[in-house]
Amino acid sequence: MIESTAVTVERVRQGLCATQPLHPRPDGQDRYTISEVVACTGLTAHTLRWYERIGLMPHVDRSHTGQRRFSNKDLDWLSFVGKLRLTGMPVADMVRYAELVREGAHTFEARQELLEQTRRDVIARMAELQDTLAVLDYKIDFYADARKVSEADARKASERA
Amino acid sequence: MIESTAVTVERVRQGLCATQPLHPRPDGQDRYTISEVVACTGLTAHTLRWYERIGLMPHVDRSHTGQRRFSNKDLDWLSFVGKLRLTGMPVADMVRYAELVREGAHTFEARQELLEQTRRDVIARMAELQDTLAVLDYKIDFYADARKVSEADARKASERA
DNA sequence: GGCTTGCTTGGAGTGCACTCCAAGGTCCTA
DNA sequence: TAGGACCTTGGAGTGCACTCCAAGCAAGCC
Repeated sequence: MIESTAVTVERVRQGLCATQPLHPRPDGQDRYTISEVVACTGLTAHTLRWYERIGLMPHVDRSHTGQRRFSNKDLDWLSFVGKLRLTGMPVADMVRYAELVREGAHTFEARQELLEQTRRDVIARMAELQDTLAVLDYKIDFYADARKVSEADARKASERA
Repeated sequence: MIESTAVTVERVRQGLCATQPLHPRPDGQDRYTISEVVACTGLTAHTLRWYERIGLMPHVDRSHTGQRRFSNKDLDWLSFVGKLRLTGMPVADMVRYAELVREGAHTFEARQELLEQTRRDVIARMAELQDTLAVLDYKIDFYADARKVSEADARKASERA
């Protein structure tokens, strides 16, 4: 939590993504270094390189000396991957989806199915959470009541004294 | 998903928990073996022993030969722990809660705070999931439309032929 | 009594998603 | 042209939540 707050502050400081339009550079001049993408996505450089290695990123363009230069398209993809991650989808399934994207338009049906399954999982997870909320509220109320009662007892005792 | 379905089937077959009242035995005769608890909770025996080792279970009663005998109270606790697990709470925090319970009634305030923080986390997580749902639906619609268009094209082409 | 199935323990192993390291090359500013 | 910040790689390490193993008792049935 502390770290993600730090990241948010960092984003605001850099004037990227959080307070500005996501892609401040026009297509063609959109060649972001890895540290710019770190500041903008909140992912670490390690994680960005790891995503590329396991096939979760399409191969990122390189400078003449071999350093990564991310494009607006790459940022869009990372943003979508971030959403998939929030659904709780395993990384292996995200890689599968990335493979389907690479294979072209004839995989539309498979991709749709994968997303629909994910959608069902999200709905189920939300129902689970709703369920836990009822239990949590029940217990919270119990503790709140119990404390009120014990405070009242203490007050009465001090009045009697 | 396949495994959890199998567990559900097992529960129904055993006539425990899923289709019957949670505690089929009256207090005093409630001395369940570990395998009965496995069938009823869906946890593995390994996990039950591990929970006890790390202090997430109060010490469970034993038979004269040292085998575990779980009580209705233990099942209630496991059921609540299951809810906490569904919230996504880390095991270390659940252990902290269990310690507070062991310390007695003067920890009511701390327990309430812990559950309220958990409640806030659950609400935040649900908002995240709701957010991903919008993206998922957008993409699913995109694929559905794209496929409809390509089917229509194919039909027109075959009519022309 | 023999057989199968179940339970015990400490400690080691697994899978996931990162996370870090060492050693070296690159970029930018003064 | 010197210094410091930034980038590269493969491979090893981390933290979490289990998950499994070996070796040995224990319980129930024929």
